[in-house]
Amino acid sequence: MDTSTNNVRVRFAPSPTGYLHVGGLRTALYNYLFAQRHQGAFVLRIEDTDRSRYVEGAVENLIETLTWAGLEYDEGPLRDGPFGPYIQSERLEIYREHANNLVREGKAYRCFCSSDRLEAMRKEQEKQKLSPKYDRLCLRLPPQVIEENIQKGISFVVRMRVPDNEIIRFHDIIRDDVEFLSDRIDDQVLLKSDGYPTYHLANVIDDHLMQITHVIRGEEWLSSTPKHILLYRFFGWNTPMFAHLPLLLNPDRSKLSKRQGDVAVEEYRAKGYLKEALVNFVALLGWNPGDEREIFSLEELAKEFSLERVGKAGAIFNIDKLNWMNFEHLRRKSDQEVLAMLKEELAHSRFREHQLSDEYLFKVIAAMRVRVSFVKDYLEKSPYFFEAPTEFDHEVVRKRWKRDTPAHMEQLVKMFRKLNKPFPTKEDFEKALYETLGNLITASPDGGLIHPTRLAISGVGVGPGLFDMLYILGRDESIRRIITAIEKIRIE
RNA sequence: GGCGCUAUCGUCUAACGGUUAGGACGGAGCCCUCUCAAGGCUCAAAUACGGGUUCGAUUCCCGUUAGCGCUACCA
Repeated sequence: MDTSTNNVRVRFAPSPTGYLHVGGLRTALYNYLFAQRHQGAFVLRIEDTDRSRYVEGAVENLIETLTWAGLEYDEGPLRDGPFGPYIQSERLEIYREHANNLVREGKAYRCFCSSDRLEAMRKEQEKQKLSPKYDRLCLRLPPQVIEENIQKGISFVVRMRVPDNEIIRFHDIIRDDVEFLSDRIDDQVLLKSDGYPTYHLANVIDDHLMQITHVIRGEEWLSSTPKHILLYRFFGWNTPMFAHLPLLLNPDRSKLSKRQGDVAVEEYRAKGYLKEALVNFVALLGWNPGDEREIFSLEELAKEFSLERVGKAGAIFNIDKLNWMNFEHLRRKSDQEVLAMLKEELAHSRFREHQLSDEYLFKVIAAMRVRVSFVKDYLEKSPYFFEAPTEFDHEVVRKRWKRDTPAHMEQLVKMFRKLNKPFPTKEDFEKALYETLGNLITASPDGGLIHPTRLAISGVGVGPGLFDMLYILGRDESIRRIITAIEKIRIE
């Protein structure tokens, strides 16, 4: 076993099924982090050996999403390295040749069995409560028959010949020593009848040829690892180190899947999750730094990450915590960064026609920062910064808009009109309001004016401090809105 | 069914034989306060079960249970 940790080379080897699964994102991330940490290479390899699952544009999308997440690969499609091509469908000759070598050496054999026979055999085995396993009918075929079959053009697969009665052991970085009895291992198909390799053959050959030192992949591969170990031995190659990651789970603890929420990274991206948050969140699903820090940038993760601190148990994808993380990462963004995102969001919203200066938007950002988890929350939670309210929350009207409120609002407007700047300070508004309040005999001391004013200018009862809102909207707009409110709000 | 993996608050997790079992999200409450947030403080909440080993087990071993994975010419 190769235990060298120098020249670390790892790979992320997804099959292009159309989108990047969040579990895949985590696998890719751990590989990336491990490579970064050891100044090694991170290879992207496309495992497209199942022609029936071909999806148009999937590879491009995968690369795009990986890049979005910040996981740049050192070698792979569109970034050739010394071990390409990195797309398995372009390496068919390599697999065929290796499979033939195995056949020649008696470590694999051709199997002409029809899928009908295989199916019947499995059914029978199931009936007898045996574990389904190829019965090796074709292993005993005389050479002449094999020749004849080939001549006749009968299609065949190549199966590996698993040795009898042997214990296959291997070390896993995360799970320590694991062992399997070879008798339980099926004579796995290595080369399909269409000439394509199966995953097992292709991944072993490629990992060797691409000089992969550490195979970091999902736990679903643990059971087939003994087959891979055997193949390395058949070829006379050293095995890489293995690390099988715990699975990501649905809330019901089954393997994370569609139907129970979003699994595509693209979906989260579309919903407005920050890549920083998503990456940080999945990093912590199975790994922790050993202390109580939780918020990490990709760079910080790369500095801290180690496979030794990866746990063994599956983890449920908890959306609440992801949302919180998005909030934490969003508030760490600079005003400039938020501004850019907010403008982008506005450009695709119903407010797109409005001309809003950067200066104005900076004020909105300052006021809303601690109240938003997503950039789109700026529009959803405070639309009144982008458009005057057209409706007034009934519940708030009922609670805050009393019989004498319109009269009070008139007084307030009068006072605001005396403000000599179009954009008075927060303090100016505050003074004006309290002066108005002082002139009113019936006003209650707290919020007698504040709440109805908030309702008048925003349409709702929640939001930043009233004087911040007035300051942002400015004198004239505030006055306009209050007058409109006086006209439109009817006591129910 | 067989084989394998796993098992600490609802969730993510810390503890690498000795802790009042810690933190975070979520929940509850209090403080702050013009509302909503944010922030501060507090509370509720876990070692699946049964055996060992040991002076002492969350921790090591065995079993049970449960969950998950694999069991394809899919990856």
